[in-house]
Amino acid sequence: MKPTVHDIARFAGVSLATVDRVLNGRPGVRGVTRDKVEQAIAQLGYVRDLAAANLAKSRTYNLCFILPANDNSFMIRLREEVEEAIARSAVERARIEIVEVPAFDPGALVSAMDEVADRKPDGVALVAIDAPEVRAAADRLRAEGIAVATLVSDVGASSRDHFCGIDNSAAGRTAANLMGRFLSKVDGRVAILAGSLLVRDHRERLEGFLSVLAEDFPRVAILPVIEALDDPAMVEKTVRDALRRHPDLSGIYSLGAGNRGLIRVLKELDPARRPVVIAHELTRSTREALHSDLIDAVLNQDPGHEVRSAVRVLKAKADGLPVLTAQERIRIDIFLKDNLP
Amino acid sequence: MKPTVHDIARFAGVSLATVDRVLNGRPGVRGVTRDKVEQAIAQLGYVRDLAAANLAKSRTYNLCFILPANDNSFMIRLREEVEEAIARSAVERARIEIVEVPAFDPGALVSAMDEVADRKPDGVALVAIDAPEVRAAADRLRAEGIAVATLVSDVGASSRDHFCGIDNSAAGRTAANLMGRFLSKVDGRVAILAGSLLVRDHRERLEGFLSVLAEDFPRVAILPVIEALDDPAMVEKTVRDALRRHPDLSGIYSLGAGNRGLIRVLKELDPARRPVVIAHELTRSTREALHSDLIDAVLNQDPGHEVRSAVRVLKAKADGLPVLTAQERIRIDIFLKDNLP
DNA sequence: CTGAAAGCGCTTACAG
DNA sequence: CTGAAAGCGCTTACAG
Repeated sequence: MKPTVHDIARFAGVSLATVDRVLNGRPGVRGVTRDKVEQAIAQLGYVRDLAAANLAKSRTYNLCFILPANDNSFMIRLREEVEEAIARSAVERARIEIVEVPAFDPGALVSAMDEVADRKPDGVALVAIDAPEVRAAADRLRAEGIAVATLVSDVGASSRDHFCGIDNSAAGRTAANLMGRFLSKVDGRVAILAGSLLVRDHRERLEGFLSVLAEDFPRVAILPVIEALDDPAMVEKTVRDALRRHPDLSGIYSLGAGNRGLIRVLKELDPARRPVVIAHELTRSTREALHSDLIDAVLNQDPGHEVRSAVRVLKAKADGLPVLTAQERIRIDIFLKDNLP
Repeated sequence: MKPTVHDIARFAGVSLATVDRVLNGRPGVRGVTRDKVEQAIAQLGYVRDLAAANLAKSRTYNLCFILPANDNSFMIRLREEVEEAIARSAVERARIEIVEVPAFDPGALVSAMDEVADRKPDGVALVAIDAPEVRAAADRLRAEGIAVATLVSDVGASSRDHFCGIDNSAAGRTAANLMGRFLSKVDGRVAILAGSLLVRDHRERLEGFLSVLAEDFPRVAILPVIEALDDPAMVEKTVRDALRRHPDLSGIYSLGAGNRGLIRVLKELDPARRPVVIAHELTRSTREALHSDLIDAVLNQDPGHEVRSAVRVLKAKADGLPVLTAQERIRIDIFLKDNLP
C-alpha cells in the first residue's frame, strides 16, 4: 500500500499538521522534528497525492493568456484553443482569462502584462515580442512569483519559465532543405516573405533558412526579405510586386502568416510556371492550397498542443513542480498533400 | 461556486447516498426520486469532480501492455516508454504490467490476451497482428468490459476501442511523395523493404506508397517487396542481394524496422552512387544516418506519445468517458537532418 | 428504496 | 513549536 500522511505521522511520532508543515516547507518546525519527519518520508518512500492536496486546498489555478488581436487564421485558431481550454477549465481546477493586445506593439504588450500582474494570477502565457521592455515586464511578473510561459514566439530564455512553441531555427533550416531539393534548377531565385522581424520566431526562421541555403545550396539566389505584417492584403500586394520584378522567380518561402494573400496571387499564375512554395501553419487556406498543388509543403505548429501544454506547464510551475520536457516539446509538423490530417 | 453533491442533495431534498446512486447510475432508486435528483443536477449545472471521486473510491486503474519481444530499436524504445509510465504510475493511480510475446506470432498473442483477461484488468494495450483469431480475442476482452487499445499496429476498428498509432497509409503516401521528388531521375528504380505483411501497419504503408508512386510518378520502377522480419541481420543480407542484382538502384523505402542492417550496407557504397533512402522510426542509428547523409528522410511515430496516449485513453474508456480525439491523434513526424530533435 | 456516518489523502484554522 | 478536529467533494458499507 502506498504510504500516506498518516503513516508518516505515526512513524515519526508527530501529528498530521506537523507532517504537512514539513511536506510543504512551511516554517515553525524544530530542526529535530523536521529531521524525524524527513526520515520517515525517506524510509517509507512517501509520494504525495497532488489530487488529494488540491482537493483539500480547494486549489484553483488562475491563468491569463495575453494574445495579439491579429486576424490571421493562425491567431484565430490559437484563440479558439484557449477558449476550449476555458470550457474544460472546471474539470482542470483552472480559471483562465484572455486579454487581447494590438499586434506587434511592444508598448501595448507591456501595459497589458503590468495590468495582469495586479490581479496576481498564478501564471501568464503570452505571445511575446522580443524587446527589452517586454523582457523587463516578464521579469517583473516572475519577481512577483507569477509563472511566465511564452507562446509561439519567445523572448530570451532567462525571462520566462517555459517556451510553448517550436524550434523556429530548425523550422527555417528544414524549409531550406525542402526548398533546395524541390527546386528543379540548382540556380533558382527565391523570395522570402516575413511578418515582422520584430518577433523572434520570424527572425529565427529567416536565419535558419538562409544558413542552410548558403551552405547546402549555394547557387540559389535570394531576394531581399519582404515584411508584410502577417496581413493578407499586404502580402498579396508585395508578392504581386515581386513577381512583376522577377518573373523568373522559382521559389517562395513564406515564413509568417497572412498566406491567404499569397494564395490569391498563386492562383493566377500559369501552373507550368508556378514557383515552389513553402509556407507555415496549416489553415483552411493553406490546406486547400496544398491540396491543389499551389503550395508544396507546409510547416506547422499545433496551436491546440501549444495551449494545452501552456496550461499544464503553468500549473506545474505554479506548484514548483518539474515539467516533463519530452511531453511538452512542440514538434514541427511537415505537411505534404499526402499526410494532411 | 461550483455546485457539489451537497448542493444537489439539499436542492433535491435527498441524502448524499441517493445523489451518488443517481450520479453513478446505480440501481435502487425510485423513478420519482431519480427525477428530482436529475432535475437538481440540470438546474445547478453540476459537474462531478473526478479526482475527488477517485480519491473516495481509492480507484486504481489496472492496465496491461502486451508487447512483442522484438529486439529492434523501436520496440526497445516502446518498452522503455511503458516502463517510464510504470515509474509514474503511483502518481497516476495506475498499476501497469508488461507482458511479452514472440513477434509476428498470432497464436502466442492470442494466448497472452486470454491469459491477461483472467486477471480482469481495466484495460489492455497491444501491438496487434491483424488476424481473425486476434480480432476474436480482442472481442472477448471487450465482452468482459475490458477496454482494448491497439498500439502501433491496428486491427479492424470494430474490435478495439482506440488505435494509438499513426495513419500508416498516409505515411506510405508521404514517403512516396518525398521519394518521387528527391529522385534525380524520373525513371529511377526503387526497392521496398518491409518487416512482414502480416501486420497492418506495414501493409498500409506499402499500399499508400505504391498508390502515390503509380499516380504521381508513373515512370519510377518498383522491385518486388522484400520481407525481412524487422531483423537487422536479415535486412542487411537482403539489401546486399538487391544491390548486387540492381547496381543502378536509385531509391530504397524501408517501411519496417531493423534499419541497422540497411545502414551497414549503405556505408559501404560509393557516396556518389548512394540511392535516395527513406526509412521509418527515429532511432540512434537512423538519426546518425540522417546526419551523415546516408538516409534522406525518416518518418517517425513517437513511442512516448503513443504510450502516454494509450494510458490516458484506457483510463478514460474504463470510466466510460469520451476521448479528446485532437489530443490523442498521433502524428507522422518527418525528420530531415535539419529538424532532428 | 433511503439515509447517517465514516473515510479516501491531504490541508487549515484554531487552541495551547 | 505542536496537535486535535473539521473539511475539501465524493463514495461506501451499514442500518433501517
